[in-house]
Amino acid sequence: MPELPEVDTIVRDLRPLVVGHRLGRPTMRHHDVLRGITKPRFLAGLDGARIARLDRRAKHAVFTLARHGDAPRRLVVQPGMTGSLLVYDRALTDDERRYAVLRAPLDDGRELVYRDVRRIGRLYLLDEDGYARYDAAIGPEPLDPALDAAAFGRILGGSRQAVKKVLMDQRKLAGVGNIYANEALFAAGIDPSKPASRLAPAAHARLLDELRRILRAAIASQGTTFRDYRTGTGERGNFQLELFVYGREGEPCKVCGTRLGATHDIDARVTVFCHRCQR
DNA sequence: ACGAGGTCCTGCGAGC
DNA sequence: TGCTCGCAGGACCTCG
Repeated sequence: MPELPEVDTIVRDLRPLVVGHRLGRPTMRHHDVLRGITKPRFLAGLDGARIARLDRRAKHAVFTLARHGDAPRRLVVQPGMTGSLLVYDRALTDDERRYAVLRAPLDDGRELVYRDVRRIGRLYLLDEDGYARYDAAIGPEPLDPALDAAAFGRILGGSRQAVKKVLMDQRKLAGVGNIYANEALFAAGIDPSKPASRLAPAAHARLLDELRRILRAAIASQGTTFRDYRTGTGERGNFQLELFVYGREGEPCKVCGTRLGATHDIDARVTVFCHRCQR
């Protein structure tokens, strides 16, 4: 389930493979992943465009597309839960074709594919105004040094919602999903259900430090693979081996041995936590 | 303005 | 064995 570290890995892997290349005539098997644009307009917008840049914003991959005579456009890929971006230098197998939502040939015979089994993912093609609005609607990047403890504290202090829900709110903070919210709160020793505004400033600082440490470690491990997530080169991530709480409900806490608890009470997502370590 | 809850999708695993 | 059912989840939408 791609969050910030997973999308960062995908973008880093793919960048040297696609930037500078031109897209040929793309095809789509499922256009229910599109929002705000019809399939013909979407496909026409990609056809013949050169990939000028590939970046990450929050949990999304952003292709900057340039075409002679056109203003630049952005292809925003939100992988959702089961989406992945891959480059093939061979024919696709039947299984690969079945789940390939978007296929775009590259100018050297390779193929850029957006694969998504459950199609919770979304694709957007935005002009510069649309991209500016999209970008403005998303909160600051947690790894941006400009986000200091005071600014992070203001984000948390402004909400009475459970601190875990605030961490995962993309309008307030970019890129953190269920896995890393669970892990950061455990590492910082904070009860996930505690209202964000009731945390002390020291807890804000600790949470930001732990969140950053975990996101960096997950990036270094190429992300967390439970089932579907693959890097830009089709490999599994390795951070699932380093998780302390996510996916470990009922197992002993790696720090104190207490049986880990779980709840669905926060944002209808699984929250796994240690009663003893997180207060 | 903010928060709660429903919706989209399909594969998989639990349970009968 | 074969079926049904519920769950997983990010972002968006509606309603209060």
